[in-house]
Amino acid sequence: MSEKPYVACETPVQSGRFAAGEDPAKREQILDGAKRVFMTVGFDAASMNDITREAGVSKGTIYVYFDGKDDLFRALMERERGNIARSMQDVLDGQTDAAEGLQRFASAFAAHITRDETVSAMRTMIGVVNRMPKLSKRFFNADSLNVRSVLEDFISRQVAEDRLAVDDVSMAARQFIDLATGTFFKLRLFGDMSEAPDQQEIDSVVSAAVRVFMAAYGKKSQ
Amino acid sequence: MSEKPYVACETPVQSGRFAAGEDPAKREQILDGAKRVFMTVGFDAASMNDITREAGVSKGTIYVYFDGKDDLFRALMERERGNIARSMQDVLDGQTDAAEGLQRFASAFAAHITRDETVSAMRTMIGVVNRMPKLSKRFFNADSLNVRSVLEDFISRQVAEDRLAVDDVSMAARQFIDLATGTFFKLRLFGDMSEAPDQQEIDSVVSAAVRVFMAAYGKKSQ
DNA sequence: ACCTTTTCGAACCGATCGGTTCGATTGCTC
DNA sequence: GAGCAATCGAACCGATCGGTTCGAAAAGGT
Repeated sequence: MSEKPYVACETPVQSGRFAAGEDPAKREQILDGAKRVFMTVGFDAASMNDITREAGVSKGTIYVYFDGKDDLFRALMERERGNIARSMQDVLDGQTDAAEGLQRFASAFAAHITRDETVSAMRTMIGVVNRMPKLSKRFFNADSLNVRSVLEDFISRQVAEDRLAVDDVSMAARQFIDLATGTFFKLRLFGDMSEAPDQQEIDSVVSAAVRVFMAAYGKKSQ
Repeated sequence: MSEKPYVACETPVQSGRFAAGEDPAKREQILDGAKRVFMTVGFDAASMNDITREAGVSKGTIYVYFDGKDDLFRALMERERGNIARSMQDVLDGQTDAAEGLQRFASAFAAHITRDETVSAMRTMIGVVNRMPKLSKRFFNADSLNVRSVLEDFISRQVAEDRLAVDDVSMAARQFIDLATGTFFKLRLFGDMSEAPDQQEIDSVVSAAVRVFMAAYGKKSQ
């Protein structure tokens, strides 16, 4: 334990060049390469050599920026953690009609979760759920819970304005999301549907879901 | 291509002992061990040495019965391929009331797909969906499609007997399954719900699903 | 008891893994 | 152009992987 020698300025002058392992651009570059590898072959089958090649960066450099494969994966998943909730909020903003709002919401959300990128990320996370339970919970909750709370707010507003008759808002929100997106979710996850569904396919399922939801929770007197 | 020589009896006399690699009991024993390993750590992380130890069988013997890791995994998944559809048929047999039939159906199906064993199998299959697309499709369809067709039959019967008003039976069946089981499916798969839900939890979600479904498709004049 | 055949068990193979090391190279600042 | 630090790149490490081999042991039929 040696005393730290006195220095006039603790933080070294960032004179153009970055300190080792602190160049944000290079960090992003590594994560981009790691993303392509992890998402296509999964955590186990992804080799650090593949990531090295894909990122166009020396192997040693990766270990300057990250502590190892696990740390790199963690950092990647933290970066990729969803921010879909905000855009779902935008979709619902200003929507007054319940049915139309639900339709737009589910359509956008279904399109999101069936994208190749999202599906790959979900598959990869499911593959490590036993090894990194906390990480996968965070990843799952980041999208799932936030998006659902956005929908809950919308439903609550509709109830307050007397356009919907819902007693258990949380349950209703869960029901609608499952109703509108559950099928695509499962089909895509298990590879039974190899490509993302087109908008027409989504809209057909979603509008059927809206009909059911409105039949159950819509105000009769409207 | 040599001609097969004439032999009096094509099938050799099974005189007590089995030919190498043809003892069904040993084959099962190997598959049981392989199942425990594959399901807990996934395909990649499962080592043949682990399986050897877990199955209580020599490594060489495994390679007498199976061509390798891939073949062993394939054989396991074929063996484990669901036969849940038949028991779901039993659940619905003799059910006349639509709501009660749906309740029983969903309750049993939700209990099945949230069992630790089922969840592990699904996670494992999702992990290899890129490498063995045909296998994972077969696995997914074995349960999913058959169970849904059982429900479709029930709904059709209800429609024929004028107890339900459904135009698109296939869509309605999908909707109900997603509505009643989608939440548990996702929560369990991503590890956000670490244990299988108890029957009370299931029934609460399922009966809410039945209410919504009946509101949408139930005959008003009843 | 003897023979046949399966199974065992342990060593071994080449390949690849995550991770480390270190001198050469690059690109920046002064 | 000199000096310096980050990066490169290639070799290297021990461990583990799937898979193979082979003599010893075990089990059953005759």
